[in-house]
Amino acid sequence: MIIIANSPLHQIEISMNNSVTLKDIAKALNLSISTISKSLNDSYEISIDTKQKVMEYAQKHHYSPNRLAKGLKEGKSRSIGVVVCSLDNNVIAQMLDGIDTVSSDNSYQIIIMQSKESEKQEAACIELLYSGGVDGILISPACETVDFSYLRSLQEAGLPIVLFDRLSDQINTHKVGADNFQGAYDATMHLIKSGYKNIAHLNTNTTLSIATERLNGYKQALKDSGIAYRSELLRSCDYSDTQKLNSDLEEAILYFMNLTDKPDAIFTATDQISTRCLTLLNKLGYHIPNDIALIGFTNTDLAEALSPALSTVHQPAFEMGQLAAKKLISLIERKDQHPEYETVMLETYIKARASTQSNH
Amino acid sequence: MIIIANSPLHQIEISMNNSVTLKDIAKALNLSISTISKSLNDSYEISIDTKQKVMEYAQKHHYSPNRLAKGLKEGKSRSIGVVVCSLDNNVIAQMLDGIDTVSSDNSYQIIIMQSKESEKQEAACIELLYSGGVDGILISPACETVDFSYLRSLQEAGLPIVLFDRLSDQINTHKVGADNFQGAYDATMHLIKSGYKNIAHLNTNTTLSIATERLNGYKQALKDSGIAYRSELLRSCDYSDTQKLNSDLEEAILYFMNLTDKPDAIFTATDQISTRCLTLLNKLGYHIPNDIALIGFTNTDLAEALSPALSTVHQPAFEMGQLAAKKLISLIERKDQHPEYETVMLETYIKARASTQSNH
DNA sequence: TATAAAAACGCAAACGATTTCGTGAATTTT
DNA sequence: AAAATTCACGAAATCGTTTGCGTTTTTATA
Repeated sequence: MIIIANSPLHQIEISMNNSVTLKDIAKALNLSISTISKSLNDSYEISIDTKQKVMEYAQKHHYSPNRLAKGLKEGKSRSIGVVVCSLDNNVIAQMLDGIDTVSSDNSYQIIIMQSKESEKQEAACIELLYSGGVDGILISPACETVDFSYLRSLQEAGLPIVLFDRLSDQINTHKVGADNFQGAYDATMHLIKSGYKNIAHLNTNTTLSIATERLNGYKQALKDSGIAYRSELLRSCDYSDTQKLNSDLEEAILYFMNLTDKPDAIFTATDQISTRCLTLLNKLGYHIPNDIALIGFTNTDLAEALSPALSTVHQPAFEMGQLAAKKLISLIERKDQHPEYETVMLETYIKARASTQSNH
Repeated sequence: MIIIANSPLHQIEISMNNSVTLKDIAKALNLSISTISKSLNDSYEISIDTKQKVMEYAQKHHYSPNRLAKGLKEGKSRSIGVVVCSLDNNVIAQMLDGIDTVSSDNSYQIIIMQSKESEKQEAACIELLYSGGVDGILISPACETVDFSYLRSLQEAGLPIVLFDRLSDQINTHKVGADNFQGAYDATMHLIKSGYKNIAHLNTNTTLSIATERLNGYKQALKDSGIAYRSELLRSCDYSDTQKLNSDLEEAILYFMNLTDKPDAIFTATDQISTRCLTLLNKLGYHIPNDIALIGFTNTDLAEALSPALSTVHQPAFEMGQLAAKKLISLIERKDQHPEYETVMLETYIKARASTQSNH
């Protein structure tokens, strides 16, 4: 339902985009366009007197250079395209925040687009951004994406690209991610040191770097602790939509709990899986951590307010965004002519809380 | 700490923004630029043969029109500026999601900027967006903002503007918000019907519409239930930063709980206040809802996983974003010549959970 | 006092696209 | 067969900037 309250109507003057241009100032001050431009750009060619007059007039009339024209002329738009799978996700929001901070500081605008995990839509986003004249692209690929050739061709055409969060070997460029292997390793180790032996792992059914890295970290921790990896303790959930994820998760949990040698702890690989898993375990009547412990990747600051407080692997999302943006801008501005591409992995850290502290 | 792994270095060819232009195609096909342009725009002036040739060549060479040039020429950029206080907030993320959905469907790009609750920074954002040639602006004003004259002057200059979430009377345009009064009224009524009598209210110390509307809803519910409003049961917290908010909240809670006639329930006005209040009450050792019940505005889908499950007033954030974007686009495209500005308030709804179900 | 050198400014091209108008050639009409 | 259309295309202006270079005026140098 919609409640509508009409405000008193009021005719606005239709005076399309009246923004004042160089030409206007030139006419008003009886000077040439180039003189105005040079004045505003503080050129040595212009006398102080003239500059002052121009500046004054410009300020008084709210002159601001047309970015489109400027961008067209300079072949730059001072804007950065950002492609993420979704906006509605706390980790991503934090990354975007970091990206925006650095971009704003360097007077770049960011244009954000969502791939919604679709390879096709992602390609459409990239296409749009490219034709929109962005100076570079920051991308965290959709989980569907397997073909990076389009991105590569744009790169070869001179477009700076930086990958963040979700990385791929299919393209050679700067990459900024979290140290997912170590994070997963630490989480699993934390469980082991807390006395858990049968540790299950819930992951996504994707080929994303973050998925395999976390799986590998989990396996390595088991190995280093002399615990045999059991494939029945690994379940991969569909990430296509929330419904499917939920049902897959519920199925996985029931599967785990009905194993003869059932797990005493679960390590979950992503933000969504972690929080939903906790919700589901509660709903199904399992007691955390006594029936089963839980630790997972997530950045929500509600972790400690959850029932029970959730142990988490925290990713430096904001910092990832910042660093990725910095890398991209340096690429755009070619601070180094022949960049040696780097892959940077920022450290994660464990926040141990009640969900991994049973009294056994 | 940073872990750096160098990837095998690989020289990329420096071929600055090689994007193919009309001129390139014209040269290659030995035709004029205008013929190319008309062909691609499917003009009747061009023969089918020529069109076909041009199309083919364009596709083969990944031609895509330069948005800057097009925008400059047309005086439009097919982009929308969005100004919010912060990206890292679940309600806002949902609104942005809604905005993006509609914008994408209408092939508009969105440029998102953060005001960080600062009036100055907000003005800078608007300025940047305007000079960037956006076709319109969607804005949820910073809580600091009191002066809307700049925005008004842009509007008078012909820039379409739509307010969302946080509304203001200082500017006459389309506005899309939640029905905060009713939401607050319902929340308070829910508490009263659940048997609570001494209901406190925690709000922000701002002049935001959402703050006063929610306060008024709270007061009205008390009035309608024959409960006297007691000013000592209203505390306003500083919203400037998380630290301050937390300390203000803790102070407020302790103040409440030490009143001789202390409250048996709290109604919190914003997402942040609600979740932090729950965290703090737990931390301070109060039992929810037996010591004190809690209901608050927030959209987090973790509400039911909290300890205890939190009763909430849910805002249709996604829909607000959608509607606001629709309104803006219709304004941009002037579907109606003389718009009658509307204020639309979308319904909220109560999700009653454990935090308001004590056994008294 | 010539002459060279600054200083201050304007002209015009360029960025890439759209669009109006003009111009031949092909086609149709009388 | 002459006239009138229609067709297919090109030239050039335009959007708002920036910038190299030319031009004029003033100032400094020999």
